[in-house]
Amino acid sequence: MAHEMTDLNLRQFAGYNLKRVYLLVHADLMKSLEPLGLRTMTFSALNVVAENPNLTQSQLAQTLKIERSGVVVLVDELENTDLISRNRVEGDRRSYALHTTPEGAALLAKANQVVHAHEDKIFSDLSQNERDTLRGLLGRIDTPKTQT
Amino acid sequence: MAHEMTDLNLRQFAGYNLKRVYLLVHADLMKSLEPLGLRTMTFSALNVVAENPNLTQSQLAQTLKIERSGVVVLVDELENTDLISRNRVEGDRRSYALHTTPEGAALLAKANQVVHAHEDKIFSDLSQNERDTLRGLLGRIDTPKTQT
DNA sequence: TATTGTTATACTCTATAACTATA
DNA sequence: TATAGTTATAGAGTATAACAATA
Repeated sequence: MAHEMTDLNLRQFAGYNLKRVYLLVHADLMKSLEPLGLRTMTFSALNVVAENPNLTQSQLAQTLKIERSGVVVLVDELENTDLISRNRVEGDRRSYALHTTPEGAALLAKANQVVHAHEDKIFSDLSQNERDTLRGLLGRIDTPKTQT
Repeated sequence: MAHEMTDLNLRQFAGYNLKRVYLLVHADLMKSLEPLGLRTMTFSALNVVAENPNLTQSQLAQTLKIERSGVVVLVDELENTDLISRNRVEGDRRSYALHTTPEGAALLAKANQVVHAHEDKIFSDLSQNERDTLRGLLGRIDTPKTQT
């Protein structure tokens, strides 16, 4: 076997490290959620619906920063597994009010625990303090600018 | 317009912030590299080839953590634009020794500047110190375990 | 038998655009 | 005219598996 090759020049870029870690985290998160029948995006969607009862699909799209067409698939999946439901809105028959079912809320509680355990594992090389720092720094970069 | 919806529960997870920031960074990086005729992965590949002259495609795959079949496409693209070249290796006619052309080295120098400017912009809400902290924390999570 | 590079294929994720029904 | 949801489609990006040449 030849020498180990290096990526030192790329390592100076935060973005390169960011991508490597993201892929690592995403792969492990996927495996962690799989036993619950969730994917990373259905987990996120379920989370946002639980936090914002009766939001519409368009609002969910905006919050998750994805297109409305993508939300349809997520909501379909969550509705087919009885985790959330689409409810008609009085006054506007175009949109749905989404909310979690009792099963959805119960599964979400479990999923949140699973994801916490996943992060404990994947970030185990960092102290709790460092993890908070990381989360804080990342949160400041992706600041949702308030729309007018 | 209705109230702003929240993703506060997801925000407690480092992974969620990580993904949001990664998508943000990646989209801007792509736009930044486009005028140079590079994609994020060809930029990375060019970088690693320049840093490790005469490495093989398999070694490049290992360094970038992608499959060998994916490297073929990247190297094809870089070779077709005369940025790197595949050279036969004496002693093993299965593999190629990759190295940058003068044009490749020149373009890489320009690209590195572009990417620095891109990061200055995208991470402008962080101080230089905080950016270093971020990069350091990320680097510690994705630690390439030394293979036996 | 194992490895390098290659090809063909498929899969996931997501965006775009066109459509419908409502407003 | 504009908006919510939907559908169909296409494009990245990447992985898997099978193959030829070479070791």
